[in-house]
Amino acid sequence: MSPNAAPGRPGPALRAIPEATVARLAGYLRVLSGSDAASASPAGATGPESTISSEELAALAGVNPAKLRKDLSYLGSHGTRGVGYDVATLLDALERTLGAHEINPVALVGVGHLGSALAGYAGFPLRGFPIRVLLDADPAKIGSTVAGVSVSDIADAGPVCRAAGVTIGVIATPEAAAQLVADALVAAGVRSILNFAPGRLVLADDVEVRRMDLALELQMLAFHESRRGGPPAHLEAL
Amino acid sequence: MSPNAAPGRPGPALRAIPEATVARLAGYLRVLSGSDAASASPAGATGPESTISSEELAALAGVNPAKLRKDLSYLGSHGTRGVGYDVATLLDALERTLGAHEINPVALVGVGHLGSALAGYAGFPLRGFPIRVLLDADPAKIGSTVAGVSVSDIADAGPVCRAAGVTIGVIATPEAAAQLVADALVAAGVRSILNFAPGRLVLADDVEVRRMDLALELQMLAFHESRRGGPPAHLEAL
DNA sequence: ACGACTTTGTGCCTGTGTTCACAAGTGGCT
DNA sequence: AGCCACTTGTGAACACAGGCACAAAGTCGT
Repeated sequence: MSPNAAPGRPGPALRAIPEATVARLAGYLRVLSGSDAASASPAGATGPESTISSEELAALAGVNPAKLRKDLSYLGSHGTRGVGYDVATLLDALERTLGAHEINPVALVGVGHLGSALAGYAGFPLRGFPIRVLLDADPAKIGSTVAGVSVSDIADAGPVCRAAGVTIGVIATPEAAAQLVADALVAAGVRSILNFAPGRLVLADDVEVRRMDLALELQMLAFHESRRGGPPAHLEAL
Repeated sequence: MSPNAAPGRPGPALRAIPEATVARLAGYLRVLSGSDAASASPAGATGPESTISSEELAALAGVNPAKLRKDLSYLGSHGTRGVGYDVATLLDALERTLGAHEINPVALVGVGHLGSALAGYAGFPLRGFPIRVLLDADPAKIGSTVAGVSVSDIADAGPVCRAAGVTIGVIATPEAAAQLVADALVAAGVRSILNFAPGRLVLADDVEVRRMDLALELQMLAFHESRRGGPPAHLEAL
């Protein structure tokens, strides 16, 4: 069986985008929506016709130009040969493909230090991910308001998430609670989870989980650190 | 030129471990050090001779047994055929390879909401990454104490980091400050950086940077969400 | 002491992602 | 109008990670 398209519908021209490419596409989207492309216009007239070449965008995103072009080719997006990509068109294609043109309400579980910090992070709502639901198991926290959202009981996850139209869940609980919370989120209809708790979640295959394991990242840094040859150049000289 | 070993020394038997393998090795280390392997002993006597088979450990870590064996083979570690891996030996080999047997002091820059939450996270010191230095640019924060560590001026990064023997830096500042902070850390001798700020850091090639881009991860989830066929199963049924 | 069973270590193959290099298409200039 | 410079899109080679399957090696039972 070919690994293309979903079983249900043939899919028009969606050539199964590789995971690594999706990650970079999100990066391109940020770069483009951040700096509003005032580059190509020669006289300084920032007309609506601003374009960007694969080389320019690749430099901004820190990737290989060829890779960038191949990534964009997955969108079926057409740049203009000899000119580059029309920024507005490209932005639209990226947003459409990434699902960034619509709002994705988020439920955040675990209103501890990390959870509160995440709830207050302005970057989320700005990028289309407003945190509409806060959940916790601690009775002392339930009912309180954090970052303008009142904290609900995790036991009420189902109705609360459904009412808010939540599609994405973020787990910021201690490790011990993560699996239970994940199960509760899935039961509430959430099928995409961003997990800050260490450890591995076992969930149904159609649930998309992404891990943010802080200690694991540090350990990878430590590995490279310990590999640089033992003696750290400047440090141990002291 | 072969991409093996550092230019200086030939390296004894270090077969350039792939990045993906390192990430999994860290996972094995956590699984092993978490559950103290009370498995193989039949009568319940948790003697010092406890072993674990690749199949058991693979199940715990959620990976393929063959992949696990291949990963462990990079350590040059010897399991015993017909028996499995001696847990103590394996733990030692993992810690040695990952640099986890020694303490890696960490400097954290940006004592905002996220930075404070990270500073208070107990998982870091427990896994060998004590946050010994806190840095910020805000005069109102400099001098205050967070999680038992007093906040220093980012301008003093050099001497403070050197005095504490910091090898790893964590950036938890707004995006605008991230590049400047990263430069300051590198100038202070830090060559491994964990970056929570969105955007790309441009640094010398010998500086190892790992990104923790929250919005990017959410966007990848949104992508998959928008791909599941438009109508979310349970949700829109309401 | 020998054979059967268990489990590691690894060679090979497959699929995926990255890079190169070039043909094709477009706009601008003369 | 025709040519030239420029840039995209993509085919093909390459590198890398993943997974199977089997031989080597060691233990346990008889």
